[in-house]
Amino acid sequence: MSHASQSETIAQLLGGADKTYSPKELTDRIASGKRLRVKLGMDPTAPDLTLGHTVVLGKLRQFQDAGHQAVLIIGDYTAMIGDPTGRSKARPVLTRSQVEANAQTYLDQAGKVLDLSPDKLEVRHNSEWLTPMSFSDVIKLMSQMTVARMLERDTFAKRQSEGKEIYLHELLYPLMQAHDSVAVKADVELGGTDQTFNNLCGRDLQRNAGQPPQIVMVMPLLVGTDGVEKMSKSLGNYIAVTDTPSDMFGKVMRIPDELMRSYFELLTQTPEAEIASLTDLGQSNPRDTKELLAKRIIAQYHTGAAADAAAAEFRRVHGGKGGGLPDDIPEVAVERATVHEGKVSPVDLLVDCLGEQSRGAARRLIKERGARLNGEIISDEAPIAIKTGDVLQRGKRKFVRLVMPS
RNA sequence: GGGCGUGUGCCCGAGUGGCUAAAGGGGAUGGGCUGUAAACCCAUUGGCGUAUGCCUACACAGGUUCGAAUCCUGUCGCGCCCA
Repeated sequence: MSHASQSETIAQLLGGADKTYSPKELTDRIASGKRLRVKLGMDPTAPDLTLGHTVVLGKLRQFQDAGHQAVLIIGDYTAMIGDPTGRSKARPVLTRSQVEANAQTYLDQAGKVLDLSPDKLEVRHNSEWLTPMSFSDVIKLMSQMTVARMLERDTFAKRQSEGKEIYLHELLYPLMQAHDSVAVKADVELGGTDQTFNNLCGRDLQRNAGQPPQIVMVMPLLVGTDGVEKMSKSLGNYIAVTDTPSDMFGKVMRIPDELMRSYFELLTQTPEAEIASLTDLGQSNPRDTKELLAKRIIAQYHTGAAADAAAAEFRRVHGGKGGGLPDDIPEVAVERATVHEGKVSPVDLLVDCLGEQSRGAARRLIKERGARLNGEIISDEAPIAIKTGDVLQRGKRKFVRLVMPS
């Protein structure tokens, strides 16, 4: 590799990170010509990856493309124990088979971003080295960290000051993760900014173990579709990599305008100059910009054609005055018992076929003029005539095609 | 082990005896508007064949009262302090 292109590569690898500890160490280690072992850990606690995960996966991919070795750690051990406090609710304790299933799914989904070829990706499970540890091994691990230092960690400090509980085993988490770095002899560890402390712990443990401390690179957290919290499954503000093109499109269109820039930066390959002009209100219409963003994201996980189709569908259904129908409308069988001489009470229909929570909710919906049959507002609760093929609609985005009982 | 607190609807959080199905906020849903499912504005947000009615609900179990989320007792959970 020529000197010029090497410094270019280094610049690219350093780019986009929120912080790198430290850039110089990374530069030096790359310059040494070593093929770096770049570690990324993921706990398979939920079945799907979100676009939030792809930010750091994308960075790992860059290292792969630069010829380095990606080491993906599946946190099957920590996932099985389960974090009882998490953010707010207890996480369900996962069984071995659930964890394995999730891990496989993760791997499949990560493949949309990573290069899965065996010479470029090493997949390890941390149960491999955590399971055989004895209690004295654990004590040895714990003796490498002080309470004060551990409590510095912002999430612990915050909970402490808010009078919220901190379980002892939670204090072990950073150590377990740090130990992973020792076990795989990581040169670099990637993570989100919320992982900073854990990742830096890895440096300490490696130093104690006589290894060169890993370089820590933390990526910005992707803000979720609500525009406030980080994207996460449990907060419901996520876009999953497995979402259909239609869902992805709708969800991207729903993000607050202010989020467009960071989404372009973290989720697409769009050059900075283009992002600047796209997000300049004087030059671009935000709606069109958002549409472009949605298309680019979808193209990465589906196809360009699917992205275009999703855009067209969205315009047809929601654009202008709306009124168009989506491409795929699920069919729902009408309950025979509710039909009398071809007519049915709209309240029953909404509850049975559109999943309204209660009859009261269905009545409210009618009162609010949010229920339609074939585009016509259902204005009262009087029985209405229906036939197979009729489209029942709730609000602007929920559609169902009715099938009469035979 | 002891003392003092605390436990409210999806979440946060008011509420110390009737006017409380329970303020306010968030979220969610519907509508308006629009450049989109952005922003902003309005409305709705326990259930019931629709009712000046009934049922369920303020950790749980009892009790006091004509009447309790509100008072008392016990249980459980959580927090802080002391040991």
